[in-house]
Amino acid sequence: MKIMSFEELLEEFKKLLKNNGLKFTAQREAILQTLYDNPKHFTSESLYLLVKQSYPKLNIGITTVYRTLNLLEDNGLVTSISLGVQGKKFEIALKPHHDHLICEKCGKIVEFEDDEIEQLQHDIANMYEFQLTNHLMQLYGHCKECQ
Amino acid sequence: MKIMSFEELLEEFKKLLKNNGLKFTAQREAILQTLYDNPKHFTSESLYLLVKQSYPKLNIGITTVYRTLNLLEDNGLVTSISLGVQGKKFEIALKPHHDHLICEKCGKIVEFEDDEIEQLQHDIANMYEFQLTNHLMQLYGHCKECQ
DNA sequence: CTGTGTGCAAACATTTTGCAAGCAG
DNA sequence: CTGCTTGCAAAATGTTTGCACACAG
Repeated sequence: MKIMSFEELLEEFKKLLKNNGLKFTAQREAILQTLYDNPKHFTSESLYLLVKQSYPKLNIGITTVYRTLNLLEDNGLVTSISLGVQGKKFEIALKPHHDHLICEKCGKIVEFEDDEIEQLQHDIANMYEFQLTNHLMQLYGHCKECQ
Repeated sequence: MKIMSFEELLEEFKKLLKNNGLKFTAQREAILQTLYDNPKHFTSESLYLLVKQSYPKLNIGITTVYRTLNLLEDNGLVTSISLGVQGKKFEIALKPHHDHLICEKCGKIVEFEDDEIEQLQHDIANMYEFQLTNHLMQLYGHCKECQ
């Protein structure tokens, strides 16, 4: 259910770097590849640990993970969710739109889609004469295990 | 558009404290009063500064603000929303939930409520066995004037 | 009186920044 | 070569904890 291959994603990333006078490095590639191969929600640290484990020779630093995630997010290649005290989670922006259920205790994230809500959102936008470009919906609560 | 008077809220708070063997203090009252009088979103620090300014004799500490906000949130008297990488915002739970339409060009914000969407959100939460505490829905687009 | 609440300072956790050395272009 | 990038350590944020004294019940 990927929208593009890793090669296409990599091309887009390289183009983005070139347009901004930035450089293509092994660390940036490793982070992008890891995000692509693991379509789940990462904290900065969990991504750092996985990249470190997958590419031991790179000896990557967590600083680079933070910097690269911010770069990717600024350019729309990853999206993030704020979890308050527990930080932020990131995922690669390769999937069709979906919303999130977020457990405030353990930080677990469940994805869902609901066409009916999408339709109602459009109805509301029409009522207020807004032309929609995007939306964000996050439901916070306690998951079954944390109740 | 307040649902209850401060006196009623205070009674509820005192009952809650008594039920948990906790004590009613001037600091806790000042925080509750400040939240009640200012129905907006506070960060822990902005609330701390306002309470400090409103009740200079109390010489309140930010520690107490954190502790009181957590107490109030645990008992449903305030709700919170996770915003960016840094922090959380709190607001007193006195208004029915409302969502936002945000114009990406002029920054205008329109509040709306939609019972049908609220119902669907609860249905989704039930499906995944989540106990909802809060939610965030923001629709981004261009308002009539900016199209 | 008893035990909870408070402010302070220190501890923590997470993210950002300064810097010298490394490396892409 | 040039200057962006990196990893490290230190700094900056935001939040929690340990402690001794204050005070509500």
